[in-house]
Amino acid sequence: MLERALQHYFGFSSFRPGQEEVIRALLANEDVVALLPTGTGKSLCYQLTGRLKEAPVLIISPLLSLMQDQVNQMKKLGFKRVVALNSFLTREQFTEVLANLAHYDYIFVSPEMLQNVNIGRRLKQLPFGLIVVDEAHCISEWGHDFRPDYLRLNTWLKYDSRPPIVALTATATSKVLADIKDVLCIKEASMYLAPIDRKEIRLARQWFTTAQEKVNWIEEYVSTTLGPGIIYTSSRKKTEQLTAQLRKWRIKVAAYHGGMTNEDRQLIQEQFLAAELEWIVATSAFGMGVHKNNIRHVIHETMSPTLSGYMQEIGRAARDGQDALATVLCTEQDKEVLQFLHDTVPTEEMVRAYYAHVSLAISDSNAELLKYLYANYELSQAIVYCQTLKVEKNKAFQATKNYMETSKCLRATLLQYFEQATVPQQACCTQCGLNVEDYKEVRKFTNLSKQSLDWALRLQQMLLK
DNA sequence: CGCCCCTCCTGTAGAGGAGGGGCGGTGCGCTACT
Repeated sequence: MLERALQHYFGFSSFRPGQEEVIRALLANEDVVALLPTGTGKSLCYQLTGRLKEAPVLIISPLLSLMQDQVNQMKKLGFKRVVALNSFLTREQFTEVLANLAHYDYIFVSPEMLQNVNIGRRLKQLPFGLIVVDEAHCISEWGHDFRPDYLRLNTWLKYDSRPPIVALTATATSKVLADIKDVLCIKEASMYLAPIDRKEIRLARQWFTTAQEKVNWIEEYVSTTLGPGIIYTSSRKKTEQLTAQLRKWRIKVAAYHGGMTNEDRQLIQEQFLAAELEWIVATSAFGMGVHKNNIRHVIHETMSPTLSGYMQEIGRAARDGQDALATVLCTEQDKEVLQFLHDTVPTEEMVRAYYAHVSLAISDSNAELLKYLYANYELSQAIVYCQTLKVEKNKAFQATKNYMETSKCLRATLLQYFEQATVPQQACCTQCGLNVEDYKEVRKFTNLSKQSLDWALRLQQMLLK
């Protein structure tokens, strides 16, 4: 019966792992937390459930671009009454949509939008059959600092006629899963936890003494290796610098970071998907909602601050199931940088000053969190909150450091953080005898033999110096 | 950590060096200005 619906609406004859279980639980009006690997068709879970329940669906999504993308995809699939209620709409369009909310089967919003009292109230009046929290790890990863409106979902979701909720994510530690259930007021949840190991992604780690050596290594790697690939760095500036350097080698490469305009970001993403760009040099802003299945390399010029983040970023490779390489480049100095990027929790002094209305220089993200704490907690509770947060962040950072330093299997170390075991495999990682060269496809220059290619590259290198 | 920006200093005019200090990454929706 479910399969017939699947065939009817999507033209597929069978479900992917997890989909059917999630949909069945939702049809039985259970709340669901689903940890499904990327590329397993998470969106089908709510699209089909909505159809079968014949009730509208509310989808809470972290990014405007992601909403836009989903809306377009659904329209292509033949879903017509779909809308993203966000600031991309003009004032007139917004008013129009708001006046006709009952017309839509699928409504996408950001957590911030729900905090608008008028809109939040209007949405609660709709007879939703399902509420979806897409990329639900954002609750835990972003809610506690720079997007506290994720935590405020807690209040919004407390209403009598609340329909079942499904939280969807591809990455989650037990702490993240606990945060998700807590914030979404889910007491009894059906949990679907798929294994998160991606065997086809080979793990490599490489140590250097200076940052310059890393840059040289990347130049050598990218100029001789066929993409597509992503290079993650720790700052906007570095993405620009590295991009400029790689362009000297006539590599089709572009930078991507949060400081660029939406138009530029969208264009670069599209060019990468269309293979007009071979490599992207990016900050952590790049990746969510990028559906490119043949990414062969993910290089971390600087390690991600958390292993959850690292897992997300390398997980963008090898969606086609073919081999890919994920390489992290390390120097001793990186550990300091990472700690800074990670450790942004307000100090007790800052909390006290904020509660006493004493003005104090604080970062924007700290200001957001303090505002949230002030509205919801007593001073002493707020101090404890920040202390706990700091301890947790520190734990996460220690795990990252351990990944950089360990002499054990990288895959086992990574999966241990997610409390999952790994099955031993050949050429698993550089600690288990992986020969990186076996997984690189050499860039082929037409009209050039291997020998003349070497000469051409050497000559180019000399001229550039 | 390493970088970049700002200020101060010199010695009477202008630029450049030293040294202190702050910042680096993820995004939504507004609002008040050009």
